[in-house]
Amino acid sequence: MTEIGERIGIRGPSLYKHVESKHQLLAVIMTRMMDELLRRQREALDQDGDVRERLQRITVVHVQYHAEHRYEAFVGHREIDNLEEPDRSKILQLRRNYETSFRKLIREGRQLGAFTTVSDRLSSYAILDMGIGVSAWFNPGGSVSPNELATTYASFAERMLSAVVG
Amino acid sequence: MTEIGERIGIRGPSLYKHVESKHQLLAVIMTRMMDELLRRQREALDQDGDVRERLQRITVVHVQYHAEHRYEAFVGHREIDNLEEPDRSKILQLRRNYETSFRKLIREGRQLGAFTTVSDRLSSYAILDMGIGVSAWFNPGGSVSPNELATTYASFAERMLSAVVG
DNA sequence: CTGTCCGGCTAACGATCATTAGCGACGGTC
DNA sequence: GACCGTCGCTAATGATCGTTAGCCGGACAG
Repeated sequence: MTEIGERIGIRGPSLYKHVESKHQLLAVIMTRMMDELLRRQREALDQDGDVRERLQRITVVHVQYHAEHRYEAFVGHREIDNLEEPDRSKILQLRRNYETSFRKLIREGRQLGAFTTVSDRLSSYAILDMGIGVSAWFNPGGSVSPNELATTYASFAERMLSAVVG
Repeated sequence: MTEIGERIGIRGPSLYKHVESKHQLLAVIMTRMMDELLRRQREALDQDGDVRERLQRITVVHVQYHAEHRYEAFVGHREIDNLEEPDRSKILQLRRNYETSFRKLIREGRQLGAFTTVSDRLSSYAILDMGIGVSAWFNPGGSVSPNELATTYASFAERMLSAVVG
């Protein structure tokens, strides 16, 4: 709390004039993060394009977010167990929804013959986790921008799923 | 400490008859984990086979470990920042070595024309992170075994990297 | 037998840290 | 110009937790 206060130029206890508790603060941060991720994901899905394009877009959005908000995302994934109920269950539900969108899109692509995979679920987990991992190592001052990174990862995802054309 | 003690049927303070400190315990666990990962990785690389086969094998080993030792691996990745120097630097170095093996193999495959990627480093990160992610969700009682999971992920990795033939 | 580690125990200490109590300054409203 | 809500501060409280002190029983060597 003292450290959080320092970042905005006030003392630790003064934070309680704006926030109910540390737990609630964490819950707010994580809820906003999931809301934002879901919002961007919906936006990406609502645009036109075939399955491949839509997969690319939700992957780009996913990776971009984890690069641009790496710290939030990093603690977000790390501190889930420290949430109190019912916040924890709520956040886990939002994460399930987020994953489901990937899985459904992959299944759709598979049924259309655009994708090949032995498991929609595992493909979806693999893509999600490689994006989440970005938040652990990404360096904004480095040689690769969030956009470049995101499109590169989206191409990884597509290649992982693309049906081999006979 | 109390909880750790409970798992082996003794009280918290009694642990100090076997361990110097909680930090040292964490350092020991993480060092053993990295040593084991590196050992298995070397073993996988030392066997015969072309680049593709070797990539499959080190990916299998990587994912298998994260499924079978999911809890160790999970805290291992989560608690790195809680290590004290010089342990932290030592572990980070081991991780770098571990990653380098992936990257070198990918580069080799790319130079041989077996793999295509815009970035050896990002490919390697993506494969590593999807394996690390396993330790966060894998359920040993579930429908998929560590072996199945590992070979599936290895196929993901290979497809991610495989040069599109003509 | 006797001494001596070994490894368990309880009780207490000390640091950290989230949180509360209680005070004062300041801005806007009647 | 008195009132009051907002928001900062310092000081203290209380819980948690890693760790140390100090005690005791049992195995085993001489």
